[in-house]
Amino acid sequence: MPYFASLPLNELRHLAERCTVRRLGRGEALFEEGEPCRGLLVIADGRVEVRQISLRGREQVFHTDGPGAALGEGPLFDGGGYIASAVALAPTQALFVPRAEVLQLCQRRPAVALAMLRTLARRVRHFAAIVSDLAFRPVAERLARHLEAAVARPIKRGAGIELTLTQAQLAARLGTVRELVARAFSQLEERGVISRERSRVIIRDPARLTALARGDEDAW
Amino acid sequence: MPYFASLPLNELRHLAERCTVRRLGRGEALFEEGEPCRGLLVIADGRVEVRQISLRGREQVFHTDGPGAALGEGPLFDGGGYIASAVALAPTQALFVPRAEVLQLCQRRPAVALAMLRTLARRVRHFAAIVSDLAFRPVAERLARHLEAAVARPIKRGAGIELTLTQAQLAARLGTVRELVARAFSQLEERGVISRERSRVIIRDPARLTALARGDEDAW
DNA sequence: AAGGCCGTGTGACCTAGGTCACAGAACCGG
DNA sequence: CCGGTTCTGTGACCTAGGTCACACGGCCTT
Repeated sequence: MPYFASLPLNELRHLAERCTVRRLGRGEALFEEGEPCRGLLVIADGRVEVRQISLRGREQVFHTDGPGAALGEGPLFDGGGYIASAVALAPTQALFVPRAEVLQLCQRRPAVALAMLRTLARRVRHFAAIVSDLAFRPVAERLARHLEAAVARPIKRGAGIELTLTQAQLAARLGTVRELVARAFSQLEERGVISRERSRVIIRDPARLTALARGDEDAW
Repeated sequence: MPYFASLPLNELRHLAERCTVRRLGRGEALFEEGEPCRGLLVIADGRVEVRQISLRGREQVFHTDGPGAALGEGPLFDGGGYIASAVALAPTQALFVPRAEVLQLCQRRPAVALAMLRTLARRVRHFAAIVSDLAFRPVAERLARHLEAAVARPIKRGAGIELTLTQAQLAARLGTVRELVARAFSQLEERGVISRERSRVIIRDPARLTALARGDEDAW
């Protein structure tokens, strides 16, 4: 766990004494948007999706995190309520570290504070990327970006991606609806950028894929 | 300046020796998206707009900051390039603090690290709000939100807002185009939520304004 | 094997958002 | 006070994105 990796044994022991464990089944919520934040949650095992739901019922996924990640640094440090809801995608165990404990630790151990600054910084970057996707890119390009990010580097012709998400889940990540994801897939396929068989996507034209992911509209 | 408010005089002196000053005229860039980040910028005076521009030429403003604010914490801590470009809206002076200096300070003075955690946390919250605006809200509601945020609390009938931005600038903040902002204004006016005279907006129906800002579509 | 429940593909439609063009108002510098 | 630039309002369009409905194919359970 990156935040606490730098700590000596006695600190860790101290910390462990003050943590509690929470176990969640698939679909259960770790916290809900708006709820006050009493501490930091560290995922020990499983997978959690952080997302908002609009009054109209649309869902926007902000990020998903697995073992080692922490959730809720935002509200922890600015004192507000949770920004979004977190639900388990699979059976999950999470450690709860009380707020005061985290704050003291940041005082006492600068390395911890720096580690948190780093992840918060990454989160800012990630959010900025979502904003520019939503503001600037058509959904087919967002899909291209997603595929490009999912494929192993270096990207070469014929490389395959195993889809782990349903189209509905993908849609919530891309900020759109299921049907448009289906059409975007067809579009990429028609133009020869990818091909598909069952839940596997094959990259046919890596150069064009990266161009589209960059937002280069000439690549169509 | 909140980050360094806690520092004793000798630390401040030490810091001051290592800072450099940058002066910018209106429209000049403090940094550009993608550029590597060598330190923290603290606005001493003026006003700076942080934004991205798409290949198609659309602009999305992430935030604007005035005296006392710092820019570039994101790239500073995660080591990447600048996430967006920053341009001066007015003649501006900014202090440049070299990266190593900031990092050492965070190690030495936990209060500095905590202050930065707080502002980074706020930034995350702010970005999340932009994402949900773009993903969920029609532009008239985004405008309602903007007005609601700009008016003095408690919001009462007849309260006035002096518009400091042109509609084009507003559009870039709301993630849309000038014409739609103009129409959104007319829409709010027709429905009796606001009225306008020159660059002044008067709140006619505060309850409805907040309802719209919340995204309650029944309020139309 | 049959029935159910996903997940997927697609056609028909609707609507918000965006583009283009232009006219009038406000504003500014000489 | 004039001539320009900048800002604003609006009508006519176009298009991406979103909704609805429905059919098809798996896959799991009974």
